[in-house]
Amino acid sequence: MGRLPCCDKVGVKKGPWTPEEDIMLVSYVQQHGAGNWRAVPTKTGLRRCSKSCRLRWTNYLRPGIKRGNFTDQEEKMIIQLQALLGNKWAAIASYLPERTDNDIKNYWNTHLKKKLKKLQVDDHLSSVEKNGLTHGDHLSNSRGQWERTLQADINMAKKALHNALSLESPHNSNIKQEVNASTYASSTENIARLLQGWMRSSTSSPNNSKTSSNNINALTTDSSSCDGTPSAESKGGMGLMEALESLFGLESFESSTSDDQFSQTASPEAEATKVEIKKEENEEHAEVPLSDILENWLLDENTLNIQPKDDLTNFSFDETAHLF
DNA sequence: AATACGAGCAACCGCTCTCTC
DNA sequence: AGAGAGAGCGGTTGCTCGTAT
Repeated sequence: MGRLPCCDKVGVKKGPWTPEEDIMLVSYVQQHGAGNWRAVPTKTGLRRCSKSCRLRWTNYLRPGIKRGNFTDQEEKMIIQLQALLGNKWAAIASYLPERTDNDIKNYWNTHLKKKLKKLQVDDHLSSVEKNGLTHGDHLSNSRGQWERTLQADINMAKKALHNALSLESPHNSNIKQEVNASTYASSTENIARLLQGWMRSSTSSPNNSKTSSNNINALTTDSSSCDGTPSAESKGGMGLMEALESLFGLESFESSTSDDQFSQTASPEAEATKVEIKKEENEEHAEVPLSDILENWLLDENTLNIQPKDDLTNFSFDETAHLF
């Protein structure tokens, strides 16, 4: 028996999301909360698959998402966690709450894979050069023996950790829950950022009129949108930012565009919810779970080891990667 | 200036897991 | 116990943009 598709394929829109769709989705989640995604397309009028809505929310619109370049520290954490957990992007993302699994996955595939490959090639070449020495042979032999012992220990530890982490999933979901329970206000910041990007792209590349520029123009200028529906401007006579402000009840959009402020924009209710969840979390985890220990270890190691000029070339991945 | 090519990233697809009845 | 629905996850695709030729 085959499964029913998650959405009716006929009439379902695909491709990039427009700001209007983002706004519709965010306002829906603001009112009803994240969840019951199947109901989202019908209740919002979005002609999108429920999965698409969930993905859009979790990857781009949800509060607390950090975009842009990855820091050295984040990079190292990803490398270490990938070595430890494999391609468990969601698990890795739970240790980097500001990053989405999709982001991490993309970053790994596009940047880190190449970097590590290059490093491994470099390391191989340098070891070939060294191997001519008898003393080197001796050293590498003893080192190899030591590494084999270490590898056995690490494999055992890794297995135990892996099991523990899979058992600890409620803790991971708590992290996500905490983010979800916080105010949705910063979703508007995400949208604002997206919109700013759209505006930039629509002004810088006039040819890019297939989707984004048309839609953003519909919202930001007096011209009517290409699909014939009246623009926000023509409807209500207010600009995009004003429309968003009025929609989300923000006093000032400009004042809340930094990345670390989403607690600042939190409503008292949302803050209360957050506190409540934290309280529950504390009660629930009176005994420190293994994943916390791992988390602390990762963070400690990173904060301790990272020097201002520290980068991947100093990171001893080659020393550890083969152990896993 | 036009074209080809590659990198980066957003989004989709299909499978698996979990929960409910 | 098992079927169905919803949600989550990882792999892959395809579009856009920048750069090289």
